[in-house]
Order: sequence, then structure tokens, then C-alpha cells
Amino acid sequence: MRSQLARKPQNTYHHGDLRDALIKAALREAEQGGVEAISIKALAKQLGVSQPAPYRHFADRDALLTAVTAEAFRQLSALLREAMAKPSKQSKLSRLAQATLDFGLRRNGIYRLMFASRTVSCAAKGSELHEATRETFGLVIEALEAPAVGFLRERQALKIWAALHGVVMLAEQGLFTGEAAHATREDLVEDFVNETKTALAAAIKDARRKDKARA
Amino acid sequence: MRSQLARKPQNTYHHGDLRDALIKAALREAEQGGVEAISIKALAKQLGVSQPAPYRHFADRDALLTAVTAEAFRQLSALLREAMAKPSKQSKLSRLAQATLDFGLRRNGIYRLMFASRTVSCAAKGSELHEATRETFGLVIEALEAPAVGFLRERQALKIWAALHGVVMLAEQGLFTGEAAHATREDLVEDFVNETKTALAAAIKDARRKDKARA
DNA sequence: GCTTTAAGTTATATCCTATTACATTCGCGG
DNA sequence: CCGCGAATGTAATAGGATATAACTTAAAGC
Repeated sequence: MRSQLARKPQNTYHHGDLRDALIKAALREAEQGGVEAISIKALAKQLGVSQPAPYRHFADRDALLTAVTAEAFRQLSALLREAMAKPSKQSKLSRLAQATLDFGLRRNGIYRLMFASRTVSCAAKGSELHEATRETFGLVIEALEAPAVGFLRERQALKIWAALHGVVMLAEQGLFTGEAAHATREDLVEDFVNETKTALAAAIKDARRKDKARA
Repeated sequence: MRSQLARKPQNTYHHGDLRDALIKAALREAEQGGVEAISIKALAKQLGVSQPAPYRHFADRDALLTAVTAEAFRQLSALLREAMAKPSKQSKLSRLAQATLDFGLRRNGIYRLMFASRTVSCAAKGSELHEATRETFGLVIEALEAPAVGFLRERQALKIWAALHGVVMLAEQGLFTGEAAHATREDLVEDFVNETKTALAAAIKDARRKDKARA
């Protein structure tokens, strides 16, 4: 496999793994300047191939962005899985939440590419991107560590997921400076984590009660 | 004032209010296709002026986007103010929250322009955009209808603000379809509203208790 | 080994941003 | 009321990006 080498080996007509190299390089670019920093032309030059070469692998810029976004989701999933796996006195949910915040701030260009573009919503069911996002969301559900009550769990997962987004976005926009800085980003995330836990516990208790009443 | 007419009157060298017309037209474009739908050239053509004319009013595309974003925030503020003013059996906070959700979904292209781009975070203190965003955030604080405990209020305002963002983003990305659709967007928003209210009440009670203990 | 096909190249069309140099109009002081 | 400077608009043009078409080279399979 030549996919490790980002650049094309000299004197070879074929790059070897241009598709993969393009995605990796695009991710690097996006890390700094967000979506608009991804330029087919620039990537081609960087990888030592001609400008239209990428079009052999991606129909257009959007197709590349979609693939890049999918890869980014897989990387986030890996990070979250890792955070959830390592032993800690904190809950799985808390670790997942803080890891998400960390990813969202440290790799903000990529984060915005993942969530702030319309790419995701246009992903067809069954597509690579759709699967990648579902996997990530699955981890959120898993982190709740709740008995399988189906939609109750999904609802809380959606809520914490949404709240995390918001914190990342606002943090990146500098809304935590000034007087509001009394609350750090991490504090807010922990607030949401706790509220999610109590809400989930209450919902389950409620469901059990109704269940018993019916019996 | 000629600002009502979007198009340049025929046979007049000067447009009359090109700056304003550009912002309005750009907002219309963004409503459909988001930020990338805003093209200086296309706007100029649409307004019947030469292609470089806009550069008399905006240094570059970014400057236009910044102005457009500021206008969008002012429009959101107006909408929220209206929602909060009209009599209703629901709380101010609930009305503000639902109005935000509505704005975020119905005018999603603009919403993304406002929050998903880095424009806002680059706004210098005192700039038009910075003032516009602070005004909007001020309305959120106002909607809490809490006694002035300063940072306690700001913290809850940040939290509900963040949560609202998240819901809008996820909703727009279609994460509420499928099994998760058990919870509608409006339900989630109401959940957050209620959690904010109880959290704020608890925080204030706590602060009072500590205050009394000191006396 | 020969052919088919995947992958890359050169050339080119089109669109957009942005600048420069020039033209026109507005408005204000004399 | 006139003339001059600032504001605003135009034409011409450079430069960069996406994307397509026609051609070329290497790889892979029979």
C-alpha cells in the first residue's frame, strides 16, 4: 500500500492512491481554513498531479467534500470510542461529551465542515456519509448506558447531541469571553450531561410505573 | 428614499442606494442556497449595475457577508422581540425559543450564514456585527425574566442559546426522521426551555440561601 | 502478449473575485 | 450659479477556481 505517502512518487505516471491522498490532504486544509480552504486545484498541485486528475475520483467538488466529511465522522467516532473505552471515574456520557467538545474546538475547521454545511443533510440513506453519521450518533446512544427503552434513549441522545453542538458553535464564536466567561465551556457541557442523566432516569422511572400500572 | 426599489432606475448613472440593495438582495440569495449562493457578480447583474460597482461599498466579498450577517441578526432580533411582546399563555422564554427554531428552519440558509461561518467570531468589538449579535443575545437574557443575578442569568442564557442552535442544526440535517421522530423539534425545544427554567430557579434559590447564611 | 480499462495529462471554456484607470454625477463653498 | 472635489459607477483586464473534452500511459485480465 502506498496510501501512507501523501505525495506521488516521482517518475510514476500513476499516483497509486490518489483518492485517499486527496481526502487526507483536504482534511489537513480544512483543519485550518474550513470548507472554503479546500481547493481541488491546490490539492492536485500539493500532491504532484495535474489539476484535473482529481476528477477521475470525484465527480465534482461536492463529491470530494462528502467523502471528506464521511472520513471526518469516522475519525470522530474513533475518538469517541477511545474516550468511552478508557477507564475513568467519570461516566461514559461525560467522557463522550468532553471528547466531542475537544474535537469541535481543536479541529474546528473540520467540525464546521461536518455540521455546518448542507452536505450531511443531502446524504442519501445507505450512502457512506449517512452510515458514518449514524455510527457516531449510535455512540451517543451507547454512552447513555440506559436500558433499551428505544425512543426514550434516542430522545435524550438527540438532546445532548444538540446541546453539544451549540456549545461548540458558541465557544468558537467567542461568546464565552467577557462576563459570560464565568462559566467555562466544560462546565456547560457538564451541566448538560447531568441534566441528561436526570431526565433519562426520570423518563425510565415513569415508563416503568406506567408499565406496572397496566399489569 | 429609493431603498425600497431593489433595482436601479433606468437611465440613471447612480443607483441611489446600492449598498442597501446589495445587502437585501444577498439575503434573498442566501435564503435559498446559503453563503455560497452569494455572488458579487450575480448581485450586480441582478441590480442592473456593472460588476465592479459593489466594490465601491464593500472592500471584498467578506465585507459584504459581514454586513449581511449583521442585518440578519437585526432581523432575528426584531422577530424575537415581536414574539416576546405578543400576549400568550406561554412564557416569554418559550416563545423566544420557538421563534428561534422557526427562524432557523424557515430561513435556514441565512441561519447558517449567521452561525456556521467564521464571520461572527472575527467581528471586532464595537463593530456593527458585534453589536447586532450582542443585542440578540441580550434578548435571550431578557426572556429569562429572572432577577438580576448577573452571571447566573448569563450562564442559563448561554445554555438555552446553545441548545437551540443544536436543535436547529440537527433538525436541518434530518436527524429527526426515522425512529427519532418520536420527539418533534418543538418538543425538544420545550424540554430545554423547562430545564432552563428549573435550573435557573434552583440557582437563584441557592444564591439566596448562601446570601442569607452570610448575613 | 494483446486488449480493455483505469488513471493521468494537456488544452480549453466558463465563472468569479478583485484591481486599475477612466467617467459621471452630487453637493457644497464661493 | 458655477466650479471643484468627493462619491459613485463603468470598461478593461488580470488571476484563480471549477469543470469538460480529447488524448496518452500504465495496469490487469484473459
